Amino acid sequence: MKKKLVIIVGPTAVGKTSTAIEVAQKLNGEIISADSMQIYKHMNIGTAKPTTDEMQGIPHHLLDIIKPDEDFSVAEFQRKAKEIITQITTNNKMPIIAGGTGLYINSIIYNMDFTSTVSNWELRKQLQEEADKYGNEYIHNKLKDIDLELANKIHKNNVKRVIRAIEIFQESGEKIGDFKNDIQLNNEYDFIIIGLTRDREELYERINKRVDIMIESGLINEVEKLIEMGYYENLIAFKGLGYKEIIKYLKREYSLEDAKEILKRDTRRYAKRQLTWFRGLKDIKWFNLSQYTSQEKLINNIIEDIEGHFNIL
RNA sequence: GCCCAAAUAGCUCAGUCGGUAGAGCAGGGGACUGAAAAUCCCCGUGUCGGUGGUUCGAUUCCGCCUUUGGGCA
Repeated sequence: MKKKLVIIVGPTAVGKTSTAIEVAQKLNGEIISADSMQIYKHMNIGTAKPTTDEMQGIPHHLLDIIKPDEDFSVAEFQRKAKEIITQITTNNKMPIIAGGTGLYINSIIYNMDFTSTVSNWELRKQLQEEADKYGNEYIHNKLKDIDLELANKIHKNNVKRVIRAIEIFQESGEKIGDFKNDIQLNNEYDFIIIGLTRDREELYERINKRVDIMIESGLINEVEKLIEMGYYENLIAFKGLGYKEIIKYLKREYSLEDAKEILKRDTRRYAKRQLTWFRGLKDIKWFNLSQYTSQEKLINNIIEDIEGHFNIL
């Protein structure tokens, strides 16, 4: 029998956290965060991580699981999340995945097999150097020698993905998977995807406001503390929104006003990319929060949908 | 009240020696298989302030009007 699974996605600042918590309360559920930044310890304000208070006693998984200088990847997310889903299901509770990282969501709902592929940071670095030295075209041509068809699908300027494709081939002799063509639903789960959205204008207002609140709540201090702890700027964790901009402010590359404006803009763009990603999910059921005047009504509608889905099947 | 300047994309502005226009930013769309809050690709029609005139033709030249700057009273 397939495991039941509720998935809640949506762009940043749409209101995922509180909605997921309320849904969890009604369904006797536990939340699994699918967020590539909230996994880091000591990064709370900038990642808008829920506080213990906000969690309302609902267990949350995959928050604060690694230090900012530790490696993480989708593969690890997938492994951990699947384990946790099994656990929650065994306890007769409802697993609820909530988050904004599209790739993480896909790793659960599609059959993405990471078991045989590996990573080689040394090779990545070397290829990056080659790209810097001889140009993007040079390493793109390298990929063409390996697999012309694949190379044609990846734009030559997308160096990161070109490198990754070469890396996989050199390490495992396999080709990187093709998202579009060998897409296959994971049949371990009987899942329903709830997409949260808002009118664009309103979403952007919320983003702008949230950035102001983050600054007021001490985001700058949070970044300073991380630096004091010895974490430095080229870490992946510091590529997160809110961190990269504040670091530039601290280095006096931006004024505070600039940092805030740029952070707002980048967050808006991120939200847009998230929406693009989620639009592509099959059978996603959208809820436009701008059309709800009462949170209660929204939650009831979502619950109705979830119950309808599981009862019918 | 008088004189001068400006008025063009959501914003800042360029430009058309008269043939209805284009940059940056903002914004929009898309891609995505062990970094994904990352990385990458594509997208510019707007009563050229209003109204008369000159002209085959005006956003461009001329007059008047409106608004906004600046100067003189």
